[in-house]
Amino acid sequence: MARRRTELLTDVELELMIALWRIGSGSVRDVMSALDTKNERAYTSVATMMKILEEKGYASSERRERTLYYAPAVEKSDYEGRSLKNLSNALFGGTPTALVARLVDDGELTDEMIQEIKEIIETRIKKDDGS
Amino acid sequence: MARRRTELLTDVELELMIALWRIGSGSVRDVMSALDTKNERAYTSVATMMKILEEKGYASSERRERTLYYAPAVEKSDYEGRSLKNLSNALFGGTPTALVARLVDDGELTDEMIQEIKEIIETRIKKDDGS
DNA sequence: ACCAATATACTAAACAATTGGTAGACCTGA
DNA sequence: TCAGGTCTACCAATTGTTTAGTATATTGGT
Repeated sequence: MARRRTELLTDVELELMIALWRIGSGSVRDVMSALDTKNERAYTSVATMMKILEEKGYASSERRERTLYYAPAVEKSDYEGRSLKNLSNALFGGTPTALVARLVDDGELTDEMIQEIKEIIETRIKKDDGS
Repeated sequence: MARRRTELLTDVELELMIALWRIGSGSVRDVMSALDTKNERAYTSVATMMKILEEKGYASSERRERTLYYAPAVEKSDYEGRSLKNLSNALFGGTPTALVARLVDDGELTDEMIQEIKEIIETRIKKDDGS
């Protein structure tokens, strides 16, 4: 048979959604213009993908004078969370702690990044204390 | 046209690799037995996928008395790093800090997990001081 | 009225992913 | 030797993904 549709976005779908999140909302042509110069695509390709994204529930459309205007139906932060959870489940046994450990062990992070992360954590802990 | 094969693993490929990482190495039947009860597959399906994984460079095989024994050609930790970098680039503008921020903001983490992450960070900072 | 520009709908083509069957080789026990 | 089991290699069917062309409608300008 074949694979089932994943609830997560494919690479190209994600590119289009990122463009849509960036501009907030817009026509097919607007989304097309908002793409990276790296990933230019034909107008009709973008139109097809936007329709699919709507079918998948990631975008909504509204017609105004002949033109369809698309808007995200899912918040970017929401999708970020879904992606992280998916990765955490698939690869880190569902423990986000292991995920962070891998990130920190990977040698890709500068000292500034580590400091920044530390502050993020501490801020979060303080917020908990306060409430 | 179509998309090119992704360098990252698909869902099913990942399941098989996780089984293979778990057992270290083994025959097709061994990998098959190591799968979650959730994801049982026909022997021939596993055999096909193992061959593909070898083509992709994720596994190597060695023949001993008629049977192919597969072993990972990529460390799990290495793949974890690749996945994280991919996600960070695709969705978080290449800044892992934003990734951690989303994780922490997501309300999915218990206080214990937050504490644990804090310790991971602090350990890493101490190690830097020492060297 | 006609032409050019633009927008959407429909559709095809090419390739990836997934599943598992079939055939043939080979070994082992009766 | 023959039946049964196991193993690999090859292959087919199905569905998802990606790209983009073609058809058609509509609008605005001249």
